[in-house]
Amino acid sequence: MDVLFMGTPDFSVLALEALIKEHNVKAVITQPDKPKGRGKKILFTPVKEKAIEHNIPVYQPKTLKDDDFIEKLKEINADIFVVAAYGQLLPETVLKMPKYGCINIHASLLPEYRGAAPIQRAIIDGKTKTGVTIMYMEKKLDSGDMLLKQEIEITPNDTYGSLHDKMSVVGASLIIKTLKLLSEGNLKAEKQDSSLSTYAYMIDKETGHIKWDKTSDEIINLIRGLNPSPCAYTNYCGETFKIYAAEKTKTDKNSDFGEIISVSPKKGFIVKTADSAIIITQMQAKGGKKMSAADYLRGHEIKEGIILQ
RNA sequence: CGCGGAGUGGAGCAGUCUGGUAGCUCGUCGGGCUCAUAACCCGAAGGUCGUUGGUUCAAAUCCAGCCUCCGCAA
Repeated sequence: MDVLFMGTPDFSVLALEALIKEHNVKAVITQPDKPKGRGKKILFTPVKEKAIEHNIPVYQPKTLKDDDFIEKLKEINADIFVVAAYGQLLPETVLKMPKYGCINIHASLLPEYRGAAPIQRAIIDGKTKTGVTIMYMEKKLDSGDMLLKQEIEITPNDTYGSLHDKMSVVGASLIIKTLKLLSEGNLKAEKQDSSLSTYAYMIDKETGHIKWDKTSDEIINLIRGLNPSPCAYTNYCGETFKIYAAEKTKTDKNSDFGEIISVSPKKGFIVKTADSAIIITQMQAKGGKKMSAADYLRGHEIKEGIILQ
């Protein structure tokens, strides 16, 4: 099929690669380049990098509601638009344009976790199962009819990073399967039961701020769901500690929530939570690199009795 | 030109302001103690102090450039 691909971050790249291999990707749409990171350098989006590598034309409109650009889209004349984490809503004129419609790769089992951060939210909520859904796009966000689904198990060791990578692989294989079935006419769409829908709210800075009056499980899930980025964090004597990993442990002490109840130089430091305690095992302090808490403790002092905030 | 921090034995840090034979905690290796140990005691190895140049009798330390890494902000 003649495909137009729309996507932006790393999550989209494997799908794009698979499509390039199996189909004719006529053009790629991605978000405009913006000054990013330290030093405000202009960086290409991961999808743009991949497209350039394969000599595929790249378009980066500020908005899709521009008449000139819509003309451009018509000229490309693709059979289908495949969208994976593009980052903009598509106007109705665009949704109606291609013969086979606009289909989206979404990182959840819809109708659960519609929205911007389905991978992170599934882990933060302590789910043990999630998946990838391929569906038609409609005007309302992530509410279109579903074509294919594949479940993915969330293991206790999964983090946002590891799950993201698994999803990305599944998404790529699923989109290829979808296109094959669609072109053969062997796929029927299934409506979403909107009464069961949930929304995966965007992750902002405050989401990562650890609230120590939560349970050990809730806190560890938050840490997993935000690792490696943007990371859960807490405050030690005015300094921010990013927390990358922690394990459940037990305590008899009746300390305040967030109090450092003991420091074990070999493993890390133990912090009181609502129901018990957790031991911080991987962290990053201001200006430093990510390291094990044991490494950190070799060169820094952590005082027992301090309350993390 | 967005703001800022950092590069010192295998790991994490101190020392830099006030130049003068490189230190701490841990790890590693050897030995000892012990029923035993991740515990304790004794000893050892291991560093051109990111890089280039400058100042100086003398530079980890002062000055200039470069490389790399990281935090914030976007």
